[in-house]
Amino acid sequence: MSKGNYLGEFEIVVLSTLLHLGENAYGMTIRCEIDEHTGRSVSIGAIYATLRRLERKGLVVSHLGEPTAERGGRAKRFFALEPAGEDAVARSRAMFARLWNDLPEARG
Amino acid sequence: MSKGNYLGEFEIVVLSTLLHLGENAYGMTIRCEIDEHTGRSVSIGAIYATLRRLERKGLVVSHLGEPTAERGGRAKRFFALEPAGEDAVARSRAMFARLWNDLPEARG
DNA sequence: TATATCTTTTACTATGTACGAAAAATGCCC
DNA sequence: GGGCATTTTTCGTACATAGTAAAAGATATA
Repeated sequence: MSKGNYLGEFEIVVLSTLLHLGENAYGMTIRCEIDEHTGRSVSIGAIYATLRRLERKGLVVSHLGEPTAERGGRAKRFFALEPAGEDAVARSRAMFARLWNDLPEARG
Repeated sequence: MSKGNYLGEFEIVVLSTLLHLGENAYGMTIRCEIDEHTGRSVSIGAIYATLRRLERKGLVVSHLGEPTAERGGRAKRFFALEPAGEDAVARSRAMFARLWNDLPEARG
């Protein structure tokens, strides 16, 4: 873990999205949820690159699902938060809360 | 402004800190305020690099102060938010609010 | 077999984060 | 006035994150 391990901005977004999705969180649904929730449409490669990084850090785990013989398509890789991942989001969230709580409302 | 111009995590921290400091915001006080406010101690070089980037983006302006003949030391460079900078913070803040508002409290 | 569909993986580039040391500018003291 | 301590900024470099476009894997159906 070395010294200053803070999450990047998009890492926070992805982790928070995993919190929302719970069960079937995989590349496509994550991407979709981010788009709907934040209006941010990002390429699928960016999602996977970030997920892989988060997994290397131990904040997320993934497993390949059964090759669902539905309509064609490759087996999905599902992602879930590790406890360390939940902690990391909570820390970032708390930090921004400290930074923002005593400022006037954002008009977003 | 191109397409997806989102602030990096530390950029948000720095801009928010400028909001707190108002008047005499320069390298050292910014660094100090970040440390006190978030418990994050970062090198002075990181602060300046980020400030310079934010200035290139037009989110911040700076001017050299009078070489305050107080105790020795170089003229300070003061930083202040541009309207675009305030907007950028507000947008980031609103985005995280949307992501976090319907999640259970963080225990930070 | 070919083709369409849904998904992941790869390769590459651009941008952001971070540190340590060097440089500038000033005041103080011998 | 020559050095030294002090306060601040700038520079050079290394590494981490963010992002895209295109290729590849795996299955179903014509």
